[in-house]
Amino acid sequence: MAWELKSDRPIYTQLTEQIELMIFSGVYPLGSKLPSVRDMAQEAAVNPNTMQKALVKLEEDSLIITHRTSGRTITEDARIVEMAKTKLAQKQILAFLEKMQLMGFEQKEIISIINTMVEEMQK
Amino acid sequence: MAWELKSDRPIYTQLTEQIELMIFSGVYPLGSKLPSVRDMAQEAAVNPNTMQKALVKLEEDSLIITHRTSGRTITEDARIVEMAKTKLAQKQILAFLEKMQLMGFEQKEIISIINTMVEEMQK
DNA sequence: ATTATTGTATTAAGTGCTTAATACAATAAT
DNA sequence: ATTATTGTATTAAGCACTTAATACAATAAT
Repeated sequence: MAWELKSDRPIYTQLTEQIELMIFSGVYPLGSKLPSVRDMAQEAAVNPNTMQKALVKLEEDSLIITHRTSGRTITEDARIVEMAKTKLAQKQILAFLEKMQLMGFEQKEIISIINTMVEEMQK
Repeated sequence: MAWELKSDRPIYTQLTEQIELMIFSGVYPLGSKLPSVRDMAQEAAVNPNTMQKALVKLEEDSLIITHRTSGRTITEDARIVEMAKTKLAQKQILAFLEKMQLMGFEQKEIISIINTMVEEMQK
């Protein structure tokens, strides 16, 4: 895993987001076991407390389940993951479109730019 | 102006971004005068020091020009604004597409979702 | 000439984030 | 039975961000 941690906002927030993405994309499959807090912290070159803080949010969202002495696992419930994924996607798209509109781009313009960039990414 | 200031990242960063958007969209036209630091700070319900900090970044990017005792103005150079706008747009799009891909969406899927949402926004 | 306004700088205080160093209880592993 | 591993909690320190309260020099406005 390539952790991308910038200093322009809290690290634990970024960790939460990136772990969430790994759950959505199946890097951590349903029901699979997460590494220990200490191991994940070391992997991300971060203090255990910070990683702990990052994981709490995912528990609140029921994406992961904590077993006091045997670690954490990803939820077995596919619906929970799917719903969270859809919710995040819509949030992303909305935020993106709003920002582009604030910049002064027309809607048709936005779509055409995206089409162009997607084509470029496929190369 | 409706300032949207959240507590999940530095306020001065958010101010910089939002003022930049106002320049891009023409809320502050080329060559126009910005309100004083104190006035802008009050408008955004923020400390003058924080607004000051937000403006420094825009000066570094040559989007605004500071006149020591008569305030600040937007650059007269349309190219500077246009280039910054294009640069930000590409950055936004790239970040968006990357995140959607990390979530596991296919490229065709992304385009179709966007088309749907843009149509909805037009209503 | 006087006053008001401009950007800028400084200091002190409070807050949240991050790290480091520990420690504890529960339980899995041996 | 003993040891190792688990999540969790605490304390102290350093740091950046934010606010509040001032202050200053330059110059625009009167």
